[in-house]
Amino acid sequence: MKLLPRSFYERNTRIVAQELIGCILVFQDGKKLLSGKIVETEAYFGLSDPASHAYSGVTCRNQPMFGPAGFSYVYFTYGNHYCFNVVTERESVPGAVLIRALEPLSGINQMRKNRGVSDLLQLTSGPGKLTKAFGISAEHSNLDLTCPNFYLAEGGFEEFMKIKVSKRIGISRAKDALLRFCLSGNPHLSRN
DNA sequence: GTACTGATACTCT
DNA sequence: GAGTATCAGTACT
Repeated sequence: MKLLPRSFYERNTRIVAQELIGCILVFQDGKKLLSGKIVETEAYFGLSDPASHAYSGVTCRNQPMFGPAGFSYVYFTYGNHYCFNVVTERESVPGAVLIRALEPLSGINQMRKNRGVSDLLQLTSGPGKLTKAFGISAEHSNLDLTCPNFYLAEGGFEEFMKIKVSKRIGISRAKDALLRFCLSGNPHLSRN
């Protein structure tokens, strides 16, 4: 598996969000190796995107979005859930891709344990679900995703033709922007 | 199958 | 104090 270099992330957020579909998220926590194929993402820009956390400037929370590309940005929402993002664009230009859903590949038993459910389709089919399945929380924010124990790897090109674009989910501003990408027909999506 | 609701705590105004 | 890039459970069709 080929680790994605920082240059992959230092591009337009929309392109990165689209090309992350089919890539593999790998997370090693001690001896446990967890991985999953990315089947759903959303792009968030900075000052030009009212739905983005970075829209009203840099704050304590969104600071990683303004940092260098290829870092993680994890935030807490709705009192219960974490969401995992990948920072894009060059340093000082805010941008991030929200990972909304995965297809579990390895460490499935560990994910079941973390989630407390056994149904494979329920493990990582949503942004809050996949962080819980992987054990990702605030302490995993602002980490370098080009290091060997927490990274993204290149996926297969055969997925390229099946990528579907739609509106973003769960936001109240700029709802109509077509910035959600997913693998059409994949059963692990958060919605169809 | 869809629709509604409460949980729950963090961030910014 | 208000709003939130969510989820699970319950009620209903």
